[in-house]
Amino acid sequence: MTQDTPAASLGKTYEFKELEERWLARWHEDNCFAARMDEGRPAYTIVIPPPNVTGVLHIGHALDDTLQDILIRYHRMLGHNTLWMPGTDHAGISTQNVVERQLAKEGTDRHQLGRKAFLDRVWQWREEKGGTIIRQLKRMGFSCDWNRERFTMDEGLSRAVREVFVCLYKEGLIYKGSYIVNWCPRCHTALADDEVDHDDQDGALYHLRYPLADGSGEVIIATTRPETMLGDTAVAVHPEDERYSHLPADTAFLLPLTGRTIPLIRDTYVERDFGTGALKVTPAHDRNDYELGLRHKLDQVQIFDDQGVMNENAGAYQGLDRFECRKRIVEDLKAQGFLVKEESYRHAVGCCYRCKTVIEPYVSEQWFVSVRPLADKAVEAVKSGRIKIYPDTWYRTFYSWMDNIRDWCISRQIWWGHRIPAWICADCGGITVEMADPTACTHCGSKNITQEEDVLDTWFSSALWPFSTLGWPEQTKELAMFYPTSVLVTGFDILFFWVARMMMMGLHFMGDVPFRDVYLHALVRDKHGKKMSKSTGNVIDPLDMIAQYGADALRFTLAAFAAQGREIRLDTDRIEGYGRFLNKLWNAARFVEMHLSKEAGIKPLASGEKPGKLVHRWMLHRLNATVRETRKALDGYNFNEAASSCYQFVWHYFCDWYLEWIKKDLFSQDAGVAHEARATLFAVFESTLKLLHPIIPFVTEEIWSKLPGERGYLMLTPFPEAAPAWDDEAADREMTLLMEVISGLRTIRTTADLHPGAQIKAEILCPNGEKRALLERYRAEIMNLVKAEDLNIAASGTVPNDAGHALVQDVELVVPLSGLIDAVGELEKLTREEGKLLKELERVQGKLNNPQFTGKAPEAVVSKEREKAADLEARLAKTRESMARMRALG
RNA sequence: GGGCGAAUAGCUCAGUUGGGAGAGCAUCGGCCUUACAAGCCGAGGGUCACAGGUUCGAACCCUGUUCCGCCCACCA
Repeated sequence: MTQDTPAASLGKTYEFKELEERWLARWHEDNCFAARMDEGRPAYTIVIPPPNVTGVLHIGHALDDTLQDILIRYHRMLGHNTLWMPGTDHAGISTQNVVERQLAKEGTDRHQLGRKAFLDRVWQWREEKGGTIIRQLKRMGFSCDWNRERFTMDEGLSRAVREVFVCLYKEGLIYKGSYIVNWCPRCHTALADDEVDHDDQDGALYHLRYPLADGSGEVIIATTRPETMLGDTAVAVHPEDERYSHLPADTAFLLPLTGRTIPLIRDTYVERDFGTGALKVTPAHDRNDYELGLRHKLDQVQIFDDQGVMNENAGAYQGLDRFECRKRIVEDLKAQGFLVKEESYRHAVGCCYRCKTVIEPYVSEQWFVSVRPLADKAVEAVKSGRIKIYPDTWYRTFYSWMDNIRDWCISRQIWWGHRIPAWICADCGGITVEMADPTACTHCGSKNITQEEDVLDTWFSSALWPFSTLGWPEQTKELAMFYPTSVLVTGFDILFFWVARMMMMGLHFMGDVPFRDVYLHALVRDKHGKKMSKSTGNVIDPLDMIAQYGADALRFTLAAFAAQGREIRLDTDRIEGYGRFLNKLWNAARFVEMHLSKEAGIKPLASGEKPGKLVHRWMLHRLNATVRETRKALDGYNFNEAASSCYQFVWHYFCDWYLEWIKKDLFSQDAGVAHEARATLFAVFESTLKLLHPIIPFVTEEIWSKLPGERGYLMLTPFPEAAPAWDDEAADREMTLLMEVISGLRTIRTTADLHPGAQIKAEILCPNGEKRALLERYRAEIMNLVKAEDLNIAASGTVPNDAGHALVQDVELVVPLSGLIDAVGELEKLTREEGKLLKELERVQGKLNNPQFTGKAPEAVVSKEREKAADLEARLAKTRESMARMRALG
């Protein structure tokens, strides 16, 4: 694939919007993101955590998918058969809520519409809005194989859901039972334990009088939910609580307001230290009371309906909302003398994670998955290392959660979702579950069967995502090639909702892990560490950021922030800062392009070739180091290190030193010199673009396309490898000295307040012959880069009093500056310097005088300390000489 | 209550086998030096939360404390 338009040169300014949109279109037209399925290549697969089909892109997706795209682009360039599987989730409750809110605005509701019409409405909504998030993901440059986009409720995935449900049911791992569940009275549905948020709220603790039935006394009981007393079926105390040991086993209480009689039970579950040590037991509306009720065979008295409205068991309170009822109950208890006291009390209240309504524990018929056997397999897969978790701090959390896992409630009393494929017989009550829709009860043959109303928990279908999207239950070639997937990248917040369940389902149905690695990134917060929320007004909208700084700038920033195990405090200033980096890269590219275009047919230096000049050898050595660092970082999911390694290389090594240094060569009349500079520059810059491409695909692709020669797509070129021929430690050492000398001379200039354009005379005193020869060799470059019209290099010499002076390594830098020296200021600085040196020297000598140190520390460390001591002493001496000169001056 | 993480420059953060404290932004000074003022050249700035311990040597390992954040379980 080569370019179809002739290369025009790069524009003067970096116009990210235009070029990003242009490349997006090109990549899609040429199908660059399509999964490759060549023989003999390793596969690399990621399934996208499917966003809510009706959602919009938020910063969490931007981060999550940027990291995935970096990995996918990297492995595509490594030559793997990459597949990034995209898709969306039907997100049962939250999508249904959105549509229900719409209906409410229109003055109607789903019950008036009926199931069929309502579902049509949701599908219609999905048709209209379902493309939004996908378009936004594409705008970020995410290179999913978009032709394969799936939806958790499309035909194929629904078939996978049916298959899994039927199998698990037949294996006895799915059952229907009565249980106390978390009930959202607003969503009218059961919620799984992990769909309940616990928010601290201010409430009250009411102390109530429960009189003994025989009138011989009373027990005081504390509760935060007084209205539930209507459903009390016992009073519980600890069996060894001496305060209540006088009460006989058959003690009964008269339930206030109702006059019902309830028994006393004794159970070790009761905390003696809390409140009065006596507990009211409401088996139908409290999870622990439910267990207690089962143990003691208590009645379950349900006192409100599925909307939180008091029912017939609430007697006079029937028809009241649960909170209204609480008020009335408190008033009545008070009026009748049953309320002893009321104290304010802050405690955690369970709330629906979707709508924040206070949930109620509620006894109902629900469907469950017996997760224990499935969970054991998942734990085993992680323990054996078949699945690795990054960062590893999550292992412990994972195990403890899996150890305490309870059966998974998979039924939801909503309409939007996969309707449970179970048919109930009205005659015999039997349940029929088959792959094909049944027409008669399998137990009694009756035709009088109806399908279960409930739908499945959203996470049921997403648990199948790694294999359902590849065509399962068909044995497709995609399934054979791309399963197990390589890595699952997501926020730690859905480790249990989703990741753990994928493990269970994958292991059970595919007989293999769904992914080899799990990379859990932190959640994005604002720069102060607060959660982003609309109400706080601290939301950073990725779409705004793209508009302001471009997708590349946002991507680079997110990568730079993605250090493992830290929360990500995103600051828009940083996005702006990295936008400047892209501008820098752009301008460097213009410079490179300008010079490469001067030589027809220029080709980059081959990886086996070694240039003659020091600066080129040094640059290639640094490039090698950067290539190694970047690969290592990406291989270990250290995205921030990859980003900062490239940043440092481009800006500070490539631009600040290399380009400045080789300018003269690039303009040289000597064709050989100019050619070597161009060829090396070309090679280094090409590799740089490749290294950066996974992080910032747009701008690198644009620049790549404008370089000389046949240009295919950068995204399809091989990722750089370090070339052994280019390793050159000596060049690195030599260049370091030269750079330090140049910086030192520049510091003298600046300190003396010299105009940047002014030429100086300088002297370098260097006792070391080898170094002196080096400096001599690069005399012209030094003079050029420090703007010296005269440079004298000698083994030794005297330093005039009125000269600027600096010391780098064992090299003295001298710049005569008659009348320009601020002797007092310099002396102050030198005095500070002397103090630092003395302190450091004392520390180092202390070490060297310690036989423990010289005896135990590795030889390399000791000799390093010796060198350091010698160096410090020399610098101290030179500093004192300088001080003497300053004193002599003024 | 249990668990986890964090505390490093004014701000946001790096610092992965313990061996001379770093970046970006911000601040100060000087520059339109023909790739780049979205820039260049310099400068200043930190008792690495606190107290002990291990070690020849600690930002890093151990113990405790303080403060912050999160997760799990919840005390009715």
